[in-house]
Amino acid sequence: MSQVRPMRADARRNYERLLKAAAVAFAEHGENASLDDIAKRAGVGSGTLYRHFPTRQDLLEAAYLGRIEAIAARADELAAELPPGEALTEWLNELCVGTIQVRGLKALVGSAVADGGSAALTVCGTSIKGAATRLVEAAQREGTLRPDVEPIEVLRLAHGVATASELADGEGRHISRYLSLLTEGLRP
Amino acid sequence: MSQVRPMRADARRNYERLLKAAAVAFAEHGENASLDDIAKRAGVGSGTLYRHFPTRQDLLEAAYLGRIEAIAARADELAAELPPGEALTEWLNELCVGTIQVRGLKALVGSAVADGGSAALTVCGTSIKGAATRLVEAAQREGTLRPDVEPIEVLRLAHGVATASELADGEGRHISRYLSLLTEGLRP
DNA sequence: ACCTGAACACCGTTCAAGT
DNA sequence: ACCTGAACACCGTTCAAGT
Repeated sequence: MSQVRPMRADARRNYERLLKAAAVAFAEHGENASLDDIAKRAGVGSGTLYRHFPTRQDLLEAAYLGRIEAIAARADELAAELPPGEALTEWLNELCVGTIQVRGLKALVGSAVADGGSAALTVCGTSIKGAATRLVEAAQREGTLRPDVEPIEVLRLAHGVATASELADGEGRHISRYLSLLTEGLRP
Repeated sequence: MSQVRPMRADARRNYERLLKAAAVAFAEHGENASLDDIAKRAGVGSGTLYRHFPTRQDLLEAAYLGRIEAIAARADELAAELPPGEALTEWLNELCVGTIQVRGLKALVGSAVADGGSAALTVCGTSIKGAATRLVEAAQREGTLRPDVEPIEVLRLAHGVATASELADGEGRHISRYLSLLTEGLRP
């Protein structure tokens, strides 16, 4: 773990302006919002954006980190309230709804649960995978979920369900129906 | 139905060159291949590309129409060889495999099965939906598929499965496993 | 150490001029 | 009727100059 020494005051201010501008832009125009536009909105040179966030993915992740962590935290709330199987189902439902309703978030979650090196090491990835693992393993111990399915697979399948639901209406009205089909298939 | 009168010879030639160049480019670079590059490869002015194919979607559809129709035809072959339930499963499997392995095709199939006006009227859309409808209805008559699910929903869910499988490895090695989970959930 | 913004490359799209 | 390619707008990315 490398020590992060504090940013210079102007750097810190620019960083935060960029995050705010990015959140607005991604929400408005989706994951492909113009980076140049984001820099302009933040009142910052485009080079500054690249200095803080070398790739679009970095910026997307930083802008939505709060939401991702809220989703992860929600897993533990649900685990405390409901029996394991129901907690998992409800969490997946909320995950899919959030993923579809917040523009740009679906792309981020998608890359967070995708296979392939670096993505596995992102903050978003580990946060969301940790949450899924706790719920999945509890449901398996309870015996309401196939023992041969891995947490990451459940996340990917849920992402598939979100995709299907998005195709159906662009919003999320079919999520719970489609998810219940998946849940049937995941029974032991 | 409006009569299509034959194209002028040079127009026809350019049209076909564009299709070939597009197929190569989409296969190489995916659905977002540069249109300018496609025109150049076809040895044609960029305006000509736009004349024949006003939108990227039009070009993508035209370039892959042959493949889509082959997939649709495959449905009837399978229906003749296998019991309805198995024919549907096998067809969905082949659909997902093709959809992932041929770059650019997934985007086309996705938009073909998406909700929302115009897409429903494309040649690709009607072709693939027709095939799915025949298989789904046969399986429902046979009693191996839930009666309350619509063909278009099955297509969307299969597309979700393809998405999940693509997240898993970028190729298609998980398709049959994931599809079998879906099939479980679709039992009556 | 950090910021700025001009500069470059690339792409999509349109349209006047040409056959 | 159809084609060409220059022209324009827009975007991503880099980097020399500035503080």
